[in-house]
Amino acid sequence: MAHQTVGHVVRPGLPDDPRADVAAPTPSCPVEVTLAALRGRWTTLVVRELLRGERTFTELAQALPALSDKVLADRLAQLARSGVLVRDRRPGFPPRTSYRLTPQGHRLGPVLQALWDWGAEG
Amino acid sequence: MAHQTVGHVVRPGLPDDPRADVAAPTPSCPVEVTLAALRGRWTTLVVRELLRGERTFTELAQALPALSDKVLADRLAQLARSGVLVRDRRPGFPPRTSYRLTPQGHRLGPVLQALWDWGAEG
DNA sequence: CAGCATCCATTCAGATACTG
DNA sequence: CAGTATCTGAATGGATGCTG
Repeated sequence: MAHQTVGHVVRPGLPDDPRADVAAPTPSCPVEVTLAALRGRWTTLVVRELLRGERTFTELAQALPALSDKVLADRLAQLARSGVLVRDRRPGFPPRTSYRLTPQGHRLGPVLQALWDWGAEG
Repeated sequence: MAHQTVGHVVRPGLPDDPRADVAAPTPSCPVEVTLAALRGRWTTLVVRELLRGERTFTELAQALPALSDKVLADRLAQLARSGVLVRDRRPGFPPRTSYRLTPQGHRLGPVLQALWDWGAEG
């Protein structure tokens, strides 16, 4: 009977954290934080490209030819806001902006792997 | 130099599978499969409730009071289609339907844990 | 009890055109 | 090159009312 916090019922497979009990999809829930970072079409594919290394806007557009400029810009801004990647604007002309994952962004690797594993087996 | 398949470049953190190279968000990508199963507001919270055990429609509605009947029914249908849970309609009156996770549904535990972990640390 | 049908507001993706 | 602005259509979420 050790390992069981007094006054708690067992919650199989879930962290012993008050945020595991939220009754609504609040932004403070860690699961929501991650899903918000990955939300939207194309997002995981952009992250996948950057897991392979630094990329410019054009390189990302070439790797994902069916992705429009607008949505790519949207996704990059979203991922930057989430702390997943950083912009690196190079001065001069023509302008070059490259994108690379932050340490936090690299830690999405295991998350994508978990998503992959479930979908690959089922 | 062992461990490296001939003719492949290294893809850090990504499976050595052709589906890891898709150029668009196709339904055949395992990551998309999982994200499709978890898509939509409230979905992960419904799964969380069922990770704790079998629940009826009403019990789920009580655990998530801000979730409308329509969306709850939508989510349950979506999760059933994805093979995450099974409906158990009890005959007689009043009707009772309970929901429980399939083995596959239980395997979402580690996926939610990975999402949690990233969002909790960052 | 466990839902489905209908309607409405909001969000989202994509297309097109334009710019520092 | 690397975006922004604007518009349109599709998908989504939520409210309300009805039914086997």
